[in-house]
Amino acid sequence: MDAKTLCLGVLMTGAASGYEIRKMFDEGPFAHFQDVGYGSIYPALAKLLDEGAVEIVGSSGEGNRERKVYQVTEAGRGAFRETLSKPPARDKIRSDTAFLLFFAEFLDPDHLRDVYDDYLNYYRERADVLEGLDAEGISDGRLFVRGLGLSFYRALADYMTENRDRMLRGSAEAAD
Amino acid sequence: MDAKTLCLGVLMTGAASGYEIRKMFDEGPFAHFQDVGYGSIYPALAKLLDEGAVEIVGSSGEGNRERKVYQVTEAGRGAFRETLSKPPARDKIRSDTAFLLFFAEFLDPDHLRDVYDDYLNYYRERADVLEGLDAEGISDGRLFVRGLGLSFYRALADYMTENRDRMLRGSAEAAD
DNA sequence: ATAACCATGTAAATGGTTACATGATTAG
DNA sequence: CTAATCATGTAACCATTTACATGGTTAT
Repeated sequence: MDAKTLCLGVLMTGAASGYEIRKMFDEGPFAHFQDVGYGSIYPALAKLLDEGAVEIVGSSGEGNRERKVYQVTEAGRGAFRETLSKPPARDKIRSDTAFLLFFAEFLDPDHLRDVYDDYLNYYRERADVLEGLDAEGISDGRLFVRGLGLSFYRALADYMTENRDRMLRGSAEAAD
Repeated sequence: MDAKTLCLGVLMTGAASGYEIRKMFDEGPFAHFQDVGYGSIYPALAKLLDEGAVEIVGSSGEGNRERKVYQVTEAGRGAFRETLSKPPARDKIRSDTAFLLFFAEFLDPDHLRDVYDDYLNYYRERADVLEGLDAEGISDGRLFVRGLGLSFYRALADYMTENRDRMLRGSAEAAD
């Protein structure tokens, strides 16, 4: 999914600034299955504005540093529906940590433990954050995706908890 | 992880041609957490050869269409260990399907059902393929990563099976 | 015969990441 | 007063993806 569609999607849930859009992919409801940086968002927003898919509904601040709030237009809504009607691309998953763990035998035991625990804690934390997001009154789709992410994070965290001792034997201070 | 390291990693498990390396990321033991295409593999292999990290140990065929079998050199082994000693980048997960499902309310019910079932079947199939890969006598790391992928696929497939009816109500012929 | 698969490689296009540039406001 | 966070944007860089080019072998 390109940055333009991603921005459009966020704006379908309500007006927002570029900065707020980023937040949605960093900590918000999109955080566990998509990612975009500022370097993609601002040019995407400029293009969408150019195409008439979004409009600026409010701004504050002055000069070239003003905060701009974008809202999707009727044309933008149509374009978004059009994009969604096409079959989505396959999931892309890139886990450098899994690749590294594949070669556990070549690693220094201490480094292995650090990487392992960091990864485990990361997914535990992600699960907690997602669980903390309010689930009241959100749409079916949004609720579904929240649950999907939760199952995924929990499955990884549980598996890693169960297999920790086996993977880290040989490592100094394998216990917490 | 760049294409060079990925190729080096595969070659750590045994000599292979560019074509065979691709297969490992398409159907083999690396398939569920990394991806590289021919367009990345062949240039990466050329660079590794240039650096002396790999060498050609056998070839068949003639002219510019010969099959080349690469093997990692001692220098390549060192470079690979060096790379593994650095903390890995965070997992990158991009699911256009999850993004689409987030907006289920905007979708045509038939299209939603098609996308949903395609996604569910894809992960069921992935789980079956991984389960079918021989687990006898493989290294701890490899076994761990296989299990990790399996938990992940199963968690997704189970969640999607459980929530199918709720998500597809309103869709014509929601039952199989 | 014909399709599928084996097999390698290059070049253009696409698109994302990182670094840079700038500066206000808020919390400790 | 200092760090963090809010806030927008550009440009260089980097990497992957896709299309193209080529042609042999194996199975139906």
